[in-house]
Amino acid sequence: MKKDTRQEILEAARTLFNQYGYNGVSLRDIADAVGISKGNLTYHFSKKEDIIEGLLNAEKMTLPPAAPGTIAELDAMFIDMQKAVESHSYFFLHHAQLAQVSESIRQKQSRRYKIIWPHFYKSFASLRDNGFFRPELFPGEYDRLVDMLYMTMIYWAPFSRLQQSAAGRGMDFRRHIWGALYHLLTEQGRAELAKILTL
Amino acid sequence: MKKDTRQEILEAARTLFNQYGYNGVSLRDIADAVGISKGNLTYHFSKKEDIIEGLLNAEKMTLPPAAPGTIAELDAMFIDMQKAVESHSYFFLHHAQLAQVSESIRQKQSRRYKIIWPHFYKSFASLRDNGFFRPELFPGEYDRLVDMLYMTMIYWAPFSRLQQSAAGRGMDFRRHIWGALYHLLTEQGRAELAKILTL
DNA sequence: GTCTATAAACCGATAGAC
DNA sequence: GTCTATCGGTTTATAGAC
Repeated sequence: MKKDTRQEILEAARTLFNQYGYNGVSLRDIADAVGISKGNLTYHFSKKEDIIEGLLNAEKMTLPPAAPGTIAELDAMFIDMQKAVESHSYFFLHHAQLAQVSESIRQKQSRRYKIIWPHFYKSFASLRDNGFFRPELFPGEYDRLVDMLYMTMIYWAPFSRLQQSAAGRGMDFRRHIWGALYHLLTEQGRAELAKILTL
Repeated sequence: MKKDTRQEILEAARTLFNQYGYNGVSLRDIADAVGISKGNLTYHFSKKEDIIEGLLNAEKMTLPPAAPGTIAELDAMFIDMQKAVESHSYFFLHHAQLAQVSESIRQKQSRRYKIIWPHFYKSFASLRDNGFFRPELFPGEYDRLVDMLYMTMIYWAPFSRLQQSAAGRGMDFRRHIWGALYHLLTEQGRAELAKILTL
């Protein structure tokens, strides 16, 4: 088994960034976590910025091949997204902080939005065509709701912390988002949702 | 005219934090912006953390005395909120980052949530009683929608930047939020909204 | 590839003169 | 109140031996 130091560095960095944010982690922290010297670290990544770039490049965006067309499929996508957000919270939790690190990172964030947004939108249209979602009440309603969904996805982690410390109990991402989208569901859609989730 | 150095420091710090975030601004940056020495700065604020605390304490939370009971009143509250987000973007743009600075700040954020949340909730109930909002589709629907509203409020700033750079155009906070709440409106509510805003 | 050593800069915070 | 000077620590990044 070959030790891939570069990979170990990326993994350790991801864990640390998840917890403390980009600015809160030093190169020494990362080197210590991997168990290598600081000099060795900069042999693999000459600049700190390169580490987070490498992290973002290594991460493959896992999107279902086709936009979800049933309630269960969309729900499965929510579950996947929640997992992705948890394991890559460095990216989501410190979204604004990260955007300032470099122009390249800011562009990656925008690109992600550009890719995921239409996927959600197509899913909404598909669910409507399949009779699970009601039509738009006005032109552009789906646009707002997809934005709302994306926003909930990326900021759920810090928000739920706020919620938890204030109200004493946290709300589950999945239940929250289905609750906020419930008005979109037709009778048929509600029946499907009831099979997999009780609000 | 008496120079209030303490006040000048707070203003300069607010401007810098707005732009670069708490971690991205050093005491030297602030001192230079005010035109005083670093030593003088720490005479007024012995720790960096004290500066942001002073900033948060100076800001008075402007809430209407009674929860909005009409569409126009709620809309006015949205406009106020949008202004607050713009002028205190240091707080909103780096909301998640700020929570990690100190326990005291995290508590302030939670307290704000605890105060504003019921205000929104009462407003929703009042608008329902007045015939502008439809009743809940299931118990707890208003809870989710108020959370969605609060989330939009605090994370609108970073999200709209993402949107802007990705889609080339920014969406107005007020139009976004009314679009996402449109399904709540009764016929009467829609007529009221049409008087002040076209979606 | 990995290490030690260190440069060069910056950080927050303090001491003390005026 | 405001300043200069500086401490002690940390940061990113580089140089060079092995």
